[in-house]
Amino acid sequence: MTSLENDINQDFQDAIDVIEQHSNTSYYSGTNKIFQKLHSSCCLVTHLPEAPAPVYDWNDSQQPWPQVIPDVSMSHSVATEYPHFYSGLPPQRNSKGRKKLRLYEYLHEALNDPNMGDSIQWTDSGSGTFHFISKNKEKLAECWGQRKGNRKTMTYQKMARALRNYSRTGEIIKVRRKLTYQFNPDILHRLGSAQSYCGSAAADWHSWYVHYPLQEDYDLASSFTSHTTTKL
DNA sequence: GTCGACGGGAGGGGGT
DNA sequence: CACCCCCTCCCGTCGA
Repeated sequence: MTSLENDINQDFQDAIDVIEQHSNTSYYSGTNKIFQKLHSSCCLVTHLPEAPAPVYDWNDSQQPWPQVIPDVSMSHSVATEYPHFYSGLPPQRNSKGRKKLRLYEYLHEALNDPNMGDSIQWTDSGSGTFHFISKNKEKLAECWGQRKGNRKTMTYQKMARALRNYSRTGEIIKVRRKLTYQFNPDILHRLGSAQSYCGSAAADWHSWYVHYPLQEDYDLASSFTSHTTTKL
């Protein structure tokens, strides 16, 4: 155990202590679970949620902590230029046996982190529409790559490719506007039910599934285009 | 013509 | 160990 790891564990323990103090909901019970979450999500808590706590579905997709930051050691440029993306806390690694952080989860974290507003912003939080800031989109992508522990530098080009793959599953669809995407209301609801937009997101359920009743057999990307734009 | 954004498709790595 | 999922990566196309 290195001194760095000791520091990590101390940070985790401190966080757990605070969590327990604030905890009045069931899924905060059990420090082991919290510890696992903190480890497995490869994230560190920047600030602890105040009640009411987000209603994350831990059993399902094992979402990372709602308020988290990229945690791995960053390239000099990113860490220097975007210190608010990272706290002073040391990097973490995924422990085995945990699901990996998914891109849309990371993006949702970023969207709800005011410090990352210079990279990604809600276009319409009610409908789950968001857009990247052209100037800093590459930095966000680099953060994503670092978060995943990629050896090669992640670029917006590649991150956007992964985003476009979500069009097939319907988790995120491409809005026919540059740098703009939209969460599936279902995903949005699960990710951010404690956020202010949750009500309107839930309200969008109907319209979404009216548009996309059979995701498996439906070309979401093209259908969205046809429904939301007058001309391709 | 240039550059950024987008899409196809193959491959890799981790989880089950 | 095999299979599957989720990206990752490269490259070609499109549009401003």
